[in-house]
Amino acid sequence: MDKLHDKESQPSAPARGGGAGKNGDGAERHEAIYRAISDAIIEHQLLPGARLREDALAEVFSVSRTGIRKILQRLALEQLVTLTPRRGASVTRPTASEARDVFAARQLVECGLMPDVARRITPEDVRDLRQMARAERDALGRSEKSRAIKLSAAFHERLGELSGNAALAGFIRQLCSRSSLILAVYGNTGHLGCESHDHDDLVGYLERGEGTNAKAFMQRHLREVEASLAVVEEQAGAPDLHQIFGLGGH
Amino acid sequence: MDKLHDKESQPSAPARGGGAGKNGDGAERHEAIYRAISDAIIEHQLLPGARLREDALAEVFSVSRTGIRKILQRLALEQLVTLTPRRGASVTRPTASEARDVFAARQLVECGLMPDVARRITPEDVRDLRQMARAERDALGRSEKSRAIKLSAAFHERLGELSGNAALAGFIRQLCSRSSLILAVYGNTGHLGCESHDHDDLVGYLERGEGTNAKAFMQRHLREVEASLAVVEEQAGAPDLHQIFGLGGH
DNA sequence: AAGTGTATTTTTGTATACAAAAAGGGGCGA
DNA sequence: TCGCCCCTTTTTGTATACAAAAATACACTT
Repeated sequence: MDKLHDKESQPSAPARGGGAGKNGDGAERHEAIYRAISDAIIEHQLLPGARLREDALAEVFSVSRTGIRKILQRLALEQLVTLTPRRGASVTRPTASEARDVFAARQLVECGLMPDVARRITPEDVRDLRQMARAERDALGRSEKSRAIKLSAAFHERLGELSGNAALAGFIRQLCSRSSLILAVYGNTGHLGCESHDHDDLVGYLERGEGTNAKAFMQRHLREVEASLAVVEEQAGAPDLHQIFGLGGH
Repeated sequence: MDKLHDKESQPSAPARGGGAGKNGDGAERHEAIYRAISDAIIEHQLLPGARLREDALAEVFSVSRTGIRKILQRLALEQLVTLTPRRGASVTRPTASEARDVFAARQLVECGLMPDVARRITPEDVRDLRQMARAERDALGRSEKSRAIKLSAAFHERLGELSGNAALAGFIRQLCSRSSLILAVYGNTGHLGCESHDHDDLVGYLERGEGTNAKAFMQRHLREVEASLAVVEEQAGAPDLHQIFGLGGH
């Protein structure tokens, strides 16, 4: 999937004067903008419900609305943003049933993949995973919640890639992104995403090729993460009336 | 070409609220166009490799290229069409490894869902499924291959919906669409998609709430479908050199 | 006659302009 | 003073215009 590295060594640095005009040809630029917005959402810099006005984004990234719309549409298909017909784009606020579905899907897919991962994993993969788990633990130790959440998602996504199945890896990637959103809405401040040494322990099982154990562990792990959420049907916590009566009356 | 004839058939009643398009407002119109193209691909009216030029589609559907591009982008994200940077859109030609991945994913997800479906299914659902299975068998009997393929995909998609998990249902929908493409490339003319009475038998298991049996049956069913394919790494049939040396580096 | 380089034509990529709809604000009337 | 309606402003939806790149055709050279 990393075809974007083909032209990384672009010899001619476009010496475009104006500070606004950035370099990089269109496709890569769009990809970068997509990732910037996506990351901001996953890291909870943009919270669910936040409005994403096309003009504002176009100005921030110095492109026209056309490109922004394309990116917004892609994010909408990945369920990270919600596109309301004449109302524009906003960061998706997952419903309780969506949260249930996402975690049920992760239970099925991520657990089902553990045996494959245990069979295919290489020592380098183990090293990478260990490093990711450590970075995540460090972030948690420093109470960098956003960073920890992102790293946790990245860990699970990496596991998906290690399955060797691109279709499933893509699906897992999407599920992990949505999980970040779910955490933003239903997350308990006291109980962060994937806590403790779960990820380290999981790598241990995988390293020893114990697929069945890894699967069971992942099952428990995901169950714990979901149980730590305060998933209530109605958001009684901080219901801003604008959302309910202004926009939500659809 | 005469571009001025875009709206020749437009009754043009700008009386009030000026309907944006002909019938149905913009969003529904786009949805209809999306479905038309999507169906054409799934039914093998548009074969893998077929070019989808924006201008041509825009003229056919009497909309501007803007809307077509949006639809094409969505189809690309669903992997039904491939968007090559300065080359435009074409119906995706699945590779052998993609075919493997898609069927492995279906094995995991569709089979894993059978217990849930068996638990949740209602008599009306059973009736619907039976009817779909019958329509498919009829189409097969009349050698309407395209129609049978589409109905088979619809059957599996319906099963996904019956799981009650929207996230998984969407994923299955995508996998089934891609399976149609795979069938178009690697399908054996003699051995059509889901043959015999498999679907009927499956409904029987589900109706009786035998989730485990349904799961095992689905496993065998998907294995048979995949086994009926002639998945070879290289397409020996019509290897156009443009594909191999021009684009096909991957 | 074959191959290569160039010009034309087609086709995509991007920005901008224009129109419709919704949100917000202010004025008018009761 | 409060409530309702209209007008302005903001924001999205769509089409079109223009530019860049690729495909194609053609001519010229060897």
